[in-house]
Amino acid sequence: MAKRSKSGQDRLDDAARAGWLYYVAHNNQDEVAEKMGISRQSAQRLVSLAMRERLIKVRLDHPIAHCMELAQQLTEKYGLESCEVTLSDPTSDDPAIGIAEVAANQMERYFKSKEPIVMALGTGRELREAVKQLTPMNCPQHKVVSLVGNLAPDGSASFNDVIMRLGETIKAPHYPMAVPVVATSSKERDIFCAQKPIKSNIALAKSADVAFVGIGEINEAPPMLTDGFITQTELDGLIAAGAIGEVVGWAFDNDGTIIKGETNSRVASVQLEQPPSCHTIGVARGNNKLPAIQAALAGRWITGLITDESTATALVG
Amino acid sequence: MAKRSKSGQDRLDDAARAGWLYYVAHNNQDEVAEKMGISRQSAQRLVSLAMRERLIKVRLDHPIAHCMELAQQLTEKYGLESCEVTLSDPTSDDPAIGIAEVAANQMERYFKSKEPIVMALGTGRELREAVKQLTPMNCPQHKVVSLVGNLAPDGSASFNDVIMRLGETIKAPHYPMAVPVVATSSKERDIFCAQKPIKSNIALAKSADVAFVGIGEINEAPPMLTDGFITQTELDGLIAAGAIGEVVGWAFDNDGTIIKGETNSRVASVQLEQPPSCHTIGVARGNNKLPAIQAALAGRWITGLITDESTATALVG
DNA sequence: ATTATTAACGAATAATTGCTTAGTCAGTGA
DNA sequence: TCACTGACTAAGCAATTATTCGTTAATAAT
Repeated sequence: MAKRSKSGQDRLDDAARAGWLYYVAHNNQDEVAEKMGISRQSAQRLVSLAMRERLIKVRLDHPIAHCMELAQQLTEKYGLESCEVTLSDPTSDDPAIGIAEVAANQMERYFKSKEPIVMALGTGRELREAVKQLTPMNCPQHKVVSLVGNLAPDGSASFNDVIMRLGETIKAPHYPMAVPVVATSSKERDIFCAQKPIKSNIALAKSADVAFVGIGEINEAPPMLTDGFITQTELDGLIAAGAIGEVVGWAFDNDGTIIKGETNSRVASVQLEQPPSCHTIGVARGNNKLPAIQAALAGRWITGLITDESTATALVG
Repeated sequence: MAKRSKSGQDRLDDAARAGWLYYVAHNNQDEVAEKMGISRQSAQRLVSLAMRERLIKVRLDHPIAHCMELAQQLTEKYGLESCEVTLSDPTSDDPAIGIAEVAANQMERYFKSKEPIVMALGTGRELREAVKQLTPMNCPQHKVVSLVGNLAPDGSASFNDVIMRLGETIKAPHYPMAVPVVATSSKERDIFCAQKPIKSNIALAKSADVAFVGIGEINEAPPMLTDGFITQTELDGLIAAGAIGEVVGWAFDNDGTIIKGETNSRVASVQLEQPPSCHTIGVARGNNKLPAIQAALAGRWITGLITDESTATALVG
């Protein structure tokens, strides 16, 4: 082409032509160049210009597309490191449907690593379901450690067996914490945590590479209460103090600020850090958990989120 | 990922995710693979699956897009080697607007070739305009030759000066034909064409690598008549014989079949071949030329077309 | 008129993508 | 049980695409 200078419009026209030939007609850049009588580099520049100038619109015709967009918006809005949004199944009331599979997938991904990693686990039915989904594998190089006690209020150890099951499923050393979730007093908690094995468990948990945690709602009838973690009196106190949700037993208010006193002064779980010292992935969905999830995000207690489409939609709004 | 076998739906979901990450979020395949926890090969397969399954829709937001589609449809419908459709300018009546620039561009493309080429030129205001648009350049390696005579009915040589101007613009040897467009008799035509220089001109034209030709309409008041190429009587005869259009003086009917007798027995232009022996690009637009263009395409007198959006729209319909 | 600045280009080079091969592993059915 | 199937990964080559760099032409600013 002669060196007659072209207007920007002409250049955009050319870009549009090149973009059409490339993206719509599936020519490669050599063919585009040949058909337009320009060098391949010029064709490449035009093609990339067409993309830069948003002449080319790409869209994905699949329900997943909406989930991906929601995930991206959540990632940006809350500065997350990772976010995955699954399709909501409106025909099911299962609170773990969908997100458990995703959480299991992400766990397996970590376990497939050659490098030994330490994975910490919190509470929640979703996590329990996720662990159930896991494919058995052989990962003696990894360690899985609980962030919360496994002693039920009655003293039995059957309570939080998720760590045991996980460890057995992937044949990795596992470290449950032989303490109650909430001690009867601050002093008792300190005594528990001062024990050698518990101390080393806590140290291991604090060195974790990744953590998966459930997010619990605190309202009239939370799982915390029905599972017997806390008493009705304790719940009333938390609600009075503004508690809206909890992660590994630590209750926080609407802003994500940890509640002072109440059960928080007796929680035996590993103390969370803000921001978390390791990638901490929250796994939760559902309208009843919405305020709790929002607060956990606002308080930056989690750096990743696995949720479903309807919950994500509410969160970005 | 575990070896739990996945349903086709799940696989499409994955393909959609991969496609979204790749095409919408502009990750490369390594990043897609990392984010989905799969190998790059799997990511590649999913991305290409998403494209194959038409999950990814690409569209071009630019007026040109429509022109490109029209060009493709014309290419397929008439088996063309090349086709270019420009935007119609509804505010202008200039019959050469747009297509002259495109024709000039395509000519320049040929001239930029290192290899010596022979370009043949037909008649038409569009071609004249195109040549005017050409940027001067230095191409002594090429040759430009006329397909039609340059003698006006009054014997002056000023008539078809397009070849002269072209040759001068690009500094290439040029070969006008010193004969009238239509001889007064078949015998006169034969005498003209038997002349040494004319014979070699014709031979040169027949060896051309590419030809640009106008397409003339034959109706009540064609340029052929107003320019004095033919008389009213001759025109009446052509119309009576079913002539609808012409290329380099050769009149044809609706099907593109060359008219027997009439002026065709006296045309001094280089005889066209069917299909053309070289890439022959028709340059024409406008409603009044529509039947002529259609006939030229039907008769396969041209292997390429340069036209505008509204003409192309009518041609594909 | 002459000199900076900008824009565009081709050539070379780097990065990415497409594709093939070989090997592994789990589920399947004889 | 055992070959068979299918899907995967790793490796690596070939093809394609993106970027960088030095040059040149056009444009703007002295």
